[in-house]
Parts: sequence; C-alpha cells; structure tokens
Amino acid sequence: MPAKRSPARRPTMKDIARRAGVSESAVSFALNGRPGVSEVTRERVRRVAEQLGWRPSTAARALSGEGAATIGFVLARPAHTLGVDSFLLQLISGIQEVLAERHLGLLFQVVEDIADECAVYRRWWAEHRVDGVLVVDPRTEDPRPALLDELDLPAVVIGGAPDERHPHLSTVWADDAGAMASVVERLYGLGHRRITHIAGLAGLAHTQRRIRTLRAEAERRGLTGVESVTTDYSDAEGAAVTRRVLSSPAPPTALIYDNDVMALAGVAAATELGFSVPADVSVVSWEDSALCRMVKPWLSALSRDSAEFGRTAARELTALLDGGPARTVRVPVPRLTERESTGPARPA
Amino acid sequence: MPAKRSPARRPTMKDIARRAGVSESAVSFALNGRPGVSEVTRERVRRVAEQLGWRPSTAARALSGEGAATIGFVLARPAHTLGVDSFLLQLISGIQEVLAERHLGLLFQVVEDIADECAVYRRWWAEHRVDGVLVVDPRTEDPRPALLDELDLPAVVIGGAPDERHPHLSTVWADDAGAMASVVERLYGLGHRRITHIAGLAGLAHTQRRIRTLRAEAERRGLTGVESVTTDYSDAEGAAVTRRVLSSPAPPTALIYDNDVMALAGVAAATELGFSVPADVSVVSWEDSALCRMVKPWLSALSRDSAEFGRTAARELTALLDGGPARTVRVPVPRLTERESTGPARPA
DNA sequence: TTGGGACACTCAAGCGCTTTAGCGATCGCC
DNA sequence: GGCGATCGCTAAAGCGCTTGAGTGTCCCAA
Repeated sequence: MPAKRSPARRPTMKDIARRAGVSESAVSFALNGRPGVSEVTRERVRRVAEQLGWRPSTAARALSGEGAATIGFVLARPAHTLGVDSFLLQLISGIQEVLAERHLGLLFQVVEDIADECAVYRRWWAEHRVDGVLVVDPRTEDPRPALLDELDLPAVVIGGAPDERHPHLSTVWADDAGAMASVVERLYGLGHRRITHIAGLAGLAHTQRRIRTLRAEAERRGLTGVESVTTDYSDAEGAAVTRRVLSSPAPPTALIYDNDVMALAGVAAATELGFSVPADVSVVSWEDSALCRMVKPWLSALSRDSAEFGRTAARELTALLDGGPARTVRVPVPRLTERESTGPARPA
Repeated sequence: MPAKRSPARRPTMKDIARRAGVSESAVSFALNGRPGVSEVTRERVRRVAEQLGWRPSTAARALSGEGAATIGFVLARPAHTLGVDSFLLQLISGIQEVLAERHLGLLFQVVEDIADECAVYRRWWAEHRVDGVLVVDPRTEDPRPALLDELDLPAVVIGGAPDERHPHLSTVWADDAGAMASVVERLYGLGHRRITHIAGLAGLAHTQRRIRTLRAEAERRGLTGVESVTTDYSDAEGAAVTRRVLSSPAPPTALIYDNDVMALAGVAAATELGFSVPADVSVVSWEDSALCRMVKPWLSALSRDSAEFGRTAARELTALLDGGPARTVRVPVPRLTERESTGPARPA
C-alpha cells in the first residue's frame, strides 16, 4: 500500500519565528516593514521566510482586519449575451495587470440582472470577501451606487458619468458625448443628412449620453432624419433594425452602431438588401476590434484602448483602497479610425 | 459638521448568539445543520440570523480549516491575444452557473505564460485562497498537473486528454479526434482531396490531437495533399496562412480553421485572392459563434455547447471538493453544422 | 432508588495573523 | 550617577468561526 502522499504543509509565521529564534510578533513586524525590530533581525526573518516559501494567509489577514486583498467584479448580463465581446476581455486584462502588481485577487461573477448583482455585493460584503468592487454598465436609474455607499464598499464605476450624489465612488469614463459629436461632424461633412444610430441597451447610461448628444447635434444642424434605435447589442437585433430602417421610404445614408458585432451584422444585412457599403450607406462601429478588419469593406470604427481603460479603473480603485479621495477621471476620447465603410453621401 | 457615516457593521455569530440567548457553538451547530441542538432552537437561530442578515465570514471559515469557498481560474494568454473569443466567455458563464449555486467564488487571473500560471497556483495555495482550480489550455508538455498534484490542490483540466499519470486530476474533454475524423469524412465525401488545417497553437494538447487525427485519416485514405499549419489563433496569422497556401501551385480545396476568428479572416483573404467560397474552396470553422452567421457566406462550423462544457467542468470540481474520486468525463462530440461555406469540390 | 445514556447545550482552544501593552536593557543628558 | 526616553523584543488578546471536550438534565432500565 502506497504511503498516503504527505500534503505539503504551508509554513506559518510560527515556523518562521521558531527558525529565526524570535517571537511571532517580531516576525510580523519584520515582514510588514514596521518599526520594532532591528535591521539585522528583520533581514534574518526575511531570509527565513523566503527560504520557507512563506506567504501570508489571506484568510488570517482578512480576519485580523486587514482586508481580503481581493476586489470584486460582477457582470450582470444574461449568459447568452456574453458571446463575442472584445471590450470586456480587454478591459479585464487591463484590470488584471494593475491588480497583479499589488497581489490583489479578482473575484469574478456573472449574474442575470442588476438585482442579483446587488445581492452579490451584499453577500461579498457580509462575507468579508472583497475590499472593493468595479462596477460596469452603469444605468440611468442605478441602485448600485447607493448600495455601495451604504455598505461603505470602495468602488469605481466604469463608464459612468460623474455623479455628485455619491461622493464616495470614483468614476472612470470616456467622453461618449464628445466622440458622438465628432462622428456626426464627420458624417455631416461627408454630406450625410439622414443618420440612424443603432444603439445598445436603453437602460445604460452611456447609451443615453450618445442618444442625447446625437439628438442635440442633429437639432443644432436642423437635421430631421436622424434617430436612435435601442437594441440588446446582439447581431440579430443589429441586423433586424438595419433591415427595417433601410427599407423605409427615406433610408438613412449613414449608420452608427454601438458595437462591432452589430456593425458587422448590419453590413451583412445591408448588403443582402442590395445596399452597397459605403457607396449607398456609410457604417461606423462604436468599437474597434479585430472584427472590423475581418470583413470587406473594413469597418470605420471608434477606437479606444480598452485595456488602458481597465488599468485606469483598477488604479483608481487601489488609490481608493489606500485611502485616497474619490475622483472622476476621463480617459481619452475615442477617435474615429476611418477605413472603408465610410464615404461621401450619394447626392440626393 | 456632518456625522461620520456609521459604516454598517456586519453581524457575527456572537450577535446571533446573544439575540437568540444561546452560545456561539449552538449557533454554529444550528446554522450548519449539525446535530447538537433541538429543532426549535435551530429554527429560532435561523430566524435571528436571517433577520440580522448574517453571512458567514469566509475569512474566518477558511481560517478554521473549512476552505476558502473559492475556486481559481488562471488564463495564461498574452493580453493582446484575448481579443475576440466567444468560447472563453461562454465557458466562464457556464462555470459560474454551477459555482453560484453553491456560493463558491471564482478567483480569476490573467497571466502571460505557464510559468506565471504556476507561480499563481503556488501563491494561491500558500495564501489559502482557493480550494481548487480549473485548468485550461492543457499543453503537450505541461508542468501544471505535476504541480497541482504536489500542492494537493483539487483540479479539473478542461480540454485535456485523460492522463493516467495524475490520478488526482479530473478531466473534462471533447473528443477532438472523433470530430476531426467526421469532418474529414464529410469533406472527402464532397470530393475534397487537398485539405489544409489551419491549426491553433502548436503546444496545446488538443491542437496535437487534431493534427494527429487529420494525418491518420489522410493516410488511411491515401491522401497526400493534406497538411496542418499551426498558428497563434489570430486573425492576422489565419489570413497570412490562407494567402500562402492558396497561392501554392496546388492549392487546397478545403480549409479547416481551428477557430472562428481565423476562419473569418481566412474567408476574407481567400475572397481577396479571387477564390470564391465555397465554389473554389470550402471552409470549416472549429468554433461556432455568432460570427459564423455574420458574414456571407455563412460559415459551416463545428458546434459545441461551451457553456455546458463549463458547467460540466465546474460540477466535476465541486464533486472533487466534496471528496469524490477524480474522473474523466467526455462532453458530446462537436457536430458539424453545415451552412454555406462548404460544398462539393470543383472537379479537377 | 440509582446508574447510565441520550440529549441539548456551553466552554475553551485553535486556525494564522495583527496589534497593544509591557518589560528589560541600553542610551543620552544634566 | 541617576533619571527618563528609546530601542528591541515578548506576551497576550482578538478577529469570526469550528470543534472536541465537558456539563447539566431528563428518562429509562435494572
């Protein structure tokens, strides 16, 4: 009978203390860079710890009031919506980069809706699981800021507009309004007068910002054939809306899609209807990813650095954890990368 | 001066004990469904706990030897590779579904390479952070199983082939070999004799399985114009390889791509070279996602239920955590969904 | 009537770490 | 040379929970 594998035991501070010939407290002081031990002892303790491969137990740390060294990230999207999303993974990898440096863990959860998301925050808080959270997809009517405020859970909202009512939350956002204005400006310059914006989820704050800006820009120029249509971001709805608006008596000559997936589906739908891109209709994707260069014509798109977005958000959160003040930081305005899907409007 | 917000305090078992007029241990017994308290006391304690909104502190639990109620997931991929991957998010959402039921957290980390991944496992283990891990992208020469064995960390390998050398690991896998055989069978039936397989990363176990099977199937049929080319899964390499093989003197009449992104890029590249799909060349994508129906022609693809894959893996892991035996489970063979990108080979 | 369980519960130790209080020894200072 | 301050360290409590070892009560069999 084979001897039961002796599972490697994790060394504790007690082991270090014994080996170094000091008390546990001395070890704690030494390892945490606190005063109370001499330099030579500190060095010795450090060496022993290193040698033993010691790592602090997060559980013990958390229990003695040090925090869980973990930050939380909840994604409230129905599972099937998660298909192809370049933004998200990029964002997460950016977040990770920053968190990893500080040895902070990322607790990740996917839930169905905002109510579930709130429940998760409550649970995490009660379970002592996270020190702070990153909030995505801020809504127009959003219960989360108030909740996080109540729980006193440090948080940064990704993609939200600044919100005075919750001074404890940091916000990292891109200037959608500015980007939308510049896109309209450009399309207008190309001669486009009828523009349809195939937007994302109606409840999202940035969707509303884009819609409002589009309307304002249209009014400013006296355009009447401009509208926004909200969708669920799926290729199916993107295609459906495209077909609908292009079949109307006075179809738009330019389409702005709130993500790359819909833009792609939209181009396919337009082509099927006999519209040529960009000769008959110009297309702009509000998300630049590999997808945009995977179809002909290449899609003109608003590009932003999603990973950097994530890094910025994570940095703000760590600043908050370090006791810094809540801030609102704006990442660079997404820029329009013009490729092949945009061109001059066909003269009426 | 506004009163400092009194941060809500989390109730502890002591609070419950006081309110219910029993000892802490009684509370523990009651709440954990252990014998030692009467039904009426148990019920009373439960009510008080509920009322107070109590949740066990994972930190305390973990410290008293109960495990961290968390499972780990490391993704070893260079950040820029993470662009568009439908499989991954689906997989994760499937995993979540199962873990959420059991209130298990998912600690997620993105790293650069396998060495880093191993370091993360060691750290998590030493820090008491996770009870088990899910391993993806198994390699042919993979240091991870041995490490996890050494650390005695329950783990399930996703997408690996069964491995007798590590009887403590569970494995969840799809039968790539069978799927590849069926694809070759079908293409052969359509008259294709020269087939190129644009594979993924050479180091991945399933890449090798597919390559081996393709070679075997070709030999069995006496085909000589069959080869596999490994890539990094990116659209760029997918397109480049496509251009190269289609420019050769005897170009293949069928292309099998190891993911949807490359298939898409491949179709675009082929079209640019003047090849018509499927008239001149058939295309199969080894991944079915919304992408495959977003371009014309619609891509024929191997479909599998990635979310279910994730659920299965998570279930195996929880079984392992519950003390169950390591197992090897096979998810259904991916099936070829024929759409518009495959057709009869043009007669020589 | 009494001894022995079974039951319902309490006590206290312990998980690995932080932190406050305290205790000798050394040091500076007038 | 005596005093308090400082230094380097130890002892011990506490974080919230689990758990094995009691303790007291009640009931039944002998």
